[in-house]
Amino acid sequence: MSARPRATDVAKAAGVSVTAVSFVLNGNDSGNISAATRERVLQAAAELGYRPNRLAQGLRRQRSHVIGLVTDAIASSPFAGRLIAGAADRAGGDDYVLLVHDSHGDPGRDQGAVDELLARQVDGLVFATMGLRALETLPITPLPLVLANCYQDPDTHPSVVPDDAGGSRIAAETLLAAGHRRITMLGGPPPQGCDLGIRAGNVSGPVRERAFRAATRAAGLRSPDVSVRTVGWQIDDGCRGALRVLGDASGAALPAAGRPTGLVAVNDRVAAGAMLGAARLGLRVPEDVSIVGFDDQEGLAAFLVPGLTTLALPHEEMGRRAVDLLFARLHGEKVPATRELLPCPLVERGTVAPPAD
Amino acid sequence: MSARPRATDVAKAAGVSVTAVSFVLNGNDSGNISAATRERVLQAAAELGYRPNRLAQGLRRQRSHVIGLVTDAIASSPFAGRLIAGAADRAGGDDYVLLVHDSHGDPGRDQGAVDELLARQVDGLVFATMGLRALETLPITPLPLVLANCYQDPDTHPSVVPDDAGGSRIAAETLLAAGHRRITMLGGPPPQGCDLGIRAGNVSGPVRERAFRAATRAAGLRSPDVSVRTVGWQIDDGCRGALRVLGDASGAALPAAGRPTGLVAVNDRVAAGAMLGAARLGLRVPEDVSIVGFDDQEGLAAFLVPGLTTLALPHEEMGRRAVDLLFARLHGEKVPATRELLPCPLVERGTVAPPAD
DNA sequence: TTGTACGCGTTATCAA
DNA sequence: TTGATAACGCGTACAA
Repeated sequence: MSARPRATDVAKAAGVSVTAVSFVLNGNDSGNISAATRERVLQAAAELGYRPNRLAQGLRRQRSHVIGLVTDAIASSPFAGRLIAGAADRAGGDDYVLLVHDSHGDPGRDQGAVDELLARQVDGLVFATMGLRALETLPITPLPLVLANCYQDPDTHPSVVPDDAGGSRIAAETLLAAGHRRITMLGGPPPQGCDLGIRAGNVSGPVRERAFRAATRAAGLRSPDVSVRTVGWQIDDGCRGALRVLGDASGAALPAAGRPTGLVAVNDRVAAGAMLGAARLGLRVPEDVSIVGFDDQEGLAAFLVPGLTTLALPHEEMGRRAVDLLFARLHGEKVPATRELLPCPLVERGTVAPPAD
Repeated sequence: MSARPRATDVAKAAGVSVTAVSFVLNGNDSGNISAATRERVLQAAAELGYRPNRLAQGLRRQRSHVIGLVTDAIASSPFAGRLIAGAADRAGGDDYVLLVHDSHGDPGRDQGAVDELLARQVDGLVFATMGLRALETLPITPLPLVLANCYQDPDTHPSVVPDDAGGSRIAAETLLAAGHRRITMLGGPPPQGCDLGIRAGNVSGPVRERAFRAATRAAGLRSPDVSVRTVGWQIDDGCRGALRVLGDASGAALPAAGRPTGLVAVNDRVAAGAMLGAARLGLRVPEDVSIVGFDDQEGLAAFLVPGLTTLALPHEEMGRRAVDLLFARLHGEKVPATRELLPCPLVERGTVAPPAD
């Protein structure tokens, strides 16, 4: 009992050579091994509970079956888990496993992390950020590398990022399809600040805004029925924005015909704030005003009342797809260094309804 | 250029034997190696950028310098990242690295995950859940195992869990210290349901409630000045609870002397709901009513307006401490199979102020 | 003080 | 069809 059985032990138990064991267990027994030996090996392995030592296997095969995931801020994002989970899940499907390294947002530590992973003989690397980012620099490595939720401009590696524009278009179209004709977007301000959450929004903000304008214009809507109000990224920004857009200076709601019936928020926090602002004006959601958020932020969107209809950021899918691309490269396929856009699925909850009139 | 240099290459470059290289690099050169050779080795290693192959090292030393982290639900918790980050950070400090495995909440997959990690020769295991849980069963393994955010009753392994009772006491004392004398707790209902988030609350709910009662009683407060209202775990539960506790049947606020001046919520979502309810009654936070939450939920507590004063769940610290305990065991120390309570620090934001009168 | 040789557990080559 | 045996890269007992 006790110590892990080695291939030798299996061979001994089955009364065959280690070569036979290796052949059988690795499926290289095409015409080489007799059915009887095959059976004996399988049985012995099962009885002993034999599992090959992955370290030795990796050493010999020059392939560790480990992929390294280095990220800038596992800790400080409500989204962190999803990307990692997606990557881990996809990796596990191919008998790969994930080695995670957190650089705490310090680019200097990225290189160290990568070096450590190299020493561990990882077969490939995923570099992920927790907010969508355009990267200035990247750690250097001879290994296949895929970027998740970030990219370089111009592109130097394959990368997967959310289709912000597509999501924003869907947000607008959702409202349009429900019959809304007066729609305002509560947008984020232009780039500034250095907090991770803010930076994340900064990249997405202008993209989401442009797509919103395009979608409403394509539907034949024009100013002033459609407009964009720049507010901010936080809950109170959304609240103030809603107050300004839906109410007058005295804090009363505008007459129904004079205010938008639908609101597109640049993220879920702003949407939550807008719901608060609407309530303060005595307006009901979604009866008096419909609201669509963006991000499907965990612990927020689903817990609002009513639940917030929003566009989900495909974090899990990004992790999954990044590993996908990595495997493709590992299998020798040529993967172009391009940005792959992943759709942001609409999560329908309770904040969209047809306009009153 | 190209291929990773091996110890042999360093030896060749320095004009010495591999033994010398190994001795120098592992610090075993006490009196064995001449200062001159020592220098040559170090220089050659630096020039080649030599890093030992961890796979081979692990194979030889029978110690992989990897610790396995298996978790029930990386994906579906806003807290997931923090625990992993803490563990990864602590591990990295000792040149260890983290192998993460997600069982997706399926206990059947736990054993598979552990087996896979065993095959990878991990030196120890951390089993973490994303909501506080009492575990029925645990995967079996001969390796040192530490539990994070969960435990078995009676204890079978060392574990680290949040000090819910202590946190709840601090919540009450914070309000007491600010001068509040009429305090109501908005609590969660008794155990039921099977959603992870709910189950998490279930274990903590009664504990937090008991500690709240004890702390207020110790301060000399009695019913009806102090009471506990069972509402639920979600935002709208908190909203309804606040409406009932602070207002009358007609939806108007109770007179100042007839309502509590301080509210303790069983979690941040309920606290957020309570803030909403208070606003609906025309009550200002914290001027008219102070509120303390629990969890410091990412993406919620910090983004409310005003920011929610709350007790943080020590997720990062749990990850860190779990690895700490694991290292102690790895170093041969005897670690008792007991539950270690980690303090929930108070995060002071803007929802607590002295009562009006 | 330095170098040689062996073992960690696996896979793969090659001769039997 | 099978069975020795060499390698993967490193650490160390032991001989020089």
